[in-house]
Amino acid sequence: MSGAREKIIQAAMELFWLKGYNSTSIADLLSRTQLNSGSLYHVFPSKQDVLIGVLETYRDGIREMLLEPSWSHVDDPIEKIFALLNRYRTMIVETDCTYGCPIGSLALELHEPDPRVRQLLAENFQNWTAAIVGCLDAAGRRLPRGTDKQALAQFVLTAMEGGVMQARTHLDVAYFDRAVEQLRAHFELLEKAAKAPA
Amino acid sequence: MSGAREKIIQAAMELFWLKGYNSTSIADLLSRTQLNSGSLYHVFPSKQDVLIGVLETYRDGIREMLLEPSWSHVDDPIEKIFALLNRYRTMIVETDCTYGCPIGSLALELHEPDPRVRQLLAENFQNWTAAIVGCLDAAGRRLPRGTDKQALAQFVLTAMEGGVMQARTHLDVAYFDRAVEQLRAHFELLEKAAKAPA
DNA sequence: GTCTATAAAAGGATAGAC
DNA sequence: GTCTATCCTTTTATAGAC
Repeated sequence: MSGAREKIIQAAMELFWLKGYNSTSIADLLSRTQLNSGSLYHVFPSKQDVLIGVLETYRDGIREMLLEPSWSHVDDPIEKIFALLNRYRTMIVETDCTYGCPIGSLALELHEPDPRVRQLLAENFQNWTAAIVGCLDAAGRRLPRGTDKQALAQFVLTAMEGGVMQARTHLDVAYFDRAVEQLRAHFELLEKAAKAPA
Repeated sequence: MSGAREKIIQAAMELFWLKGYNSTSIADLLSRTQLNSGSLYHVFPSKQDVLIGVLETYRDGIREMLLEPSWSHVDDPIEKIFALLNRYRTMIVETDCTYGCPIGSLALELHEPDPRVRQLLAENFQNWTAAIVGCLDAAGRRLPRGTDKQALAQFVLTAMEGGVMQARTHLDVAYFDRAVEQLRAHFELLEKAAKAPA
């Protein structure tokens, strides 16, 4: 039984998020976990293998770590979308606007990723937008017929990532809020269009 | 006269964009410019000073490097917005979907930036959205009265950054195209709403 | 599986001659 | 302003005992 693996993944999730992948050293991971290099390299042959483990953990834990906490008190499918965005808002505020989406930041930091790494980043985005597509499906006729739900779900992710990026850069959550506000307006125009077809 | 400065800035703009800031070494810059370390450190006391020079160059060159090339054959103010986005599309395609916005990538890569660096990133975004606000102003009554043009311009940047991030991650420009398509739909709904007020 | 010690390389930066 | 040589630290990773 190797609690070492879990310790390292936990520490790496936090440090990659706080400092980025390149700026997190193996020594940082050892220091935080109180492990020795022998233990780490016994479980993860290279630093990149730690990254892969982290991305797999995010991918497999999206429901438990992200969706369920966001939706515990929300039933309306469209409000679920905005509840998810609100969870990001909370994280932005709690980090004094230094928050970055762990996946999005890695997606831009890693410039020549190993194919497995790139694939895992894509799977993370895919799972995120799939959850939104589920909400859009549940919204049924509140959206116009023929709405491209996949594209709209990707647009929700786009708004989140763009909003996070700007809030972080300007150190002002209002930039995130305005992105959500614009997305909200987009949804309201869609719901209006669904009621009164041309 | 120190052509060294320009050489280094040029090389750094390209390498920071291709590899990121942390993954670009001083040795990389020296190798590409065929300069010696003495010359570089004479002009830039530290690597971060190179970064600052790069960000100032982007900031001061947005018109010449980005806007004018995008708008040379476009007059309609709203089409200017989509012409700018189309320029990003071209860069995505030309780089086989590995393109990342130089500013956005740095904004997420640098986790504890020096205040001057963070400020320069913000000024770059600010200049970008200011250009969009100019288009929105020129569009006049095609947009509903009371439209928050600053917020809408930030949303255009949001769509670009989010679209770029996803196209890069999935290695598929269609993700960018769908983000632009959704933004286009948003603008069309706005123009429609401007014609037929409630 | 975990320990300590250390290799081997790359990184940012400096010194002092020219 | 530019040259060469080099210092010092950090970094990833390995070796071999336990």
